[in-house]
Amino acid sequence: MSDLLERLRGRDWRMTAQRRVIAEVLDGEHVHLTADEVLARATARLPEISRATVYNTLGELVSLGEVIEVSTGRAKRYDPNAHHPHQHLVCSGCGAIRDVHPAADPLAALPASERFGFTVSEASVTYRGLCPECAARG
Amino acid sequence: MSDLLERLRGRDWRMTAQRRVIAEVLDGEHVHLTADEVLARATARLPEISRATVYNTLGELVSLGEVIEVSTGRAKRYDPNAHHPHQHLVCSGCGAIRDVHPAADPLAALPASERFGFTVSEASVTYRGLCPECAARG
DNA sequence: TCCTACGATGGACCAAGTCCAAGTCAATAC
DNA sequence: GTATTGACTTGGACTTGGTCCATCGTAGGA
Repeated sequence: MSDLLERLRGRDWRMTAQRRVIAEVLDGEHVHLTADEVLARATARLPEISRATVYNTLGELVSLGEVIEVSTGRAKRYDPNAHHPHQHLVCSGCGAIRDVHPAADPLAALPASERFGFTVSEASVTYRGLCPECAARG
Repeated sequence: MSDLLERLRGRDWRMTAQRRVIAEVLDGEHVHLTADEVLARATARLPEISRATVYNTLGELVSLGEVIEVSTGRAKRYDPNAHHPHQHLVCSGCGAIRDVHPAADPLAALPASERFGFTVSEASVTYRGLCPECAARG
């Protein structure tokens, strides 16, 4: 069953058919959908759902901390795997995305002298390269 | 004088008034302009310059490796400081950007077991937090 | 079951970026 | 200095990704 949906039940989040469908679409381990992809999949289950609702709900899930916003290309992608920290590896050829786990916390690599008085709270790393298929294809 | 312009002379790059102006606008140490900002500044010096030219030229500078594309927010920003590797620290309040230098090479932090057969060539890190002014403002 | 405030709708709107056919001009050759 | 030509520039239409807003619908409490 939907982990995300489960967690949302625990909060005082008004549950509607639309929100349920969006949460279901987003559920899983290696999901990195764009808003348009979410809309397409949600529409398959609930044809009257509107684009604005998808954007609203995604925005809300992001501010609840249940979903992470990833911008690797043109459109933002939404990653429901928010409960365990990770980074992203992106293929420059086909755009495929994998969740990866660096050996060291990237935040720790930034010395105080390089923080310029900022209160630094987050570091996001995007690794880029070619996936095996794209590398083979030349 | 313009470092960037200097380097471009060395290549067989057809020099036009438009390209010169764009290169001059982009020159400097901590420059992170959007395409629109580049257009605005270029227009001040060369009123007839067109938007398409700015985009074309920026794209070309990026593929020549003379300028780095940074996407920290809505619009892409262009950073001419391409000759020394660095990462970016962004204020979540006001959007200010600083070049920063982590202690360790971020690429080295990704173990082979987390590369999934990819040929990884690049790692870009975005640190986020509040700058002193935004932190003070609450 | 009724109320009401919160959520959903869709269509207009906006910002960033791309594309294209036609005109212009930098660099080379003479 | 002039002619040539292919690369560069132009502006306006178009696309994509996203936001806004007035209105309607409905989840959930009394």
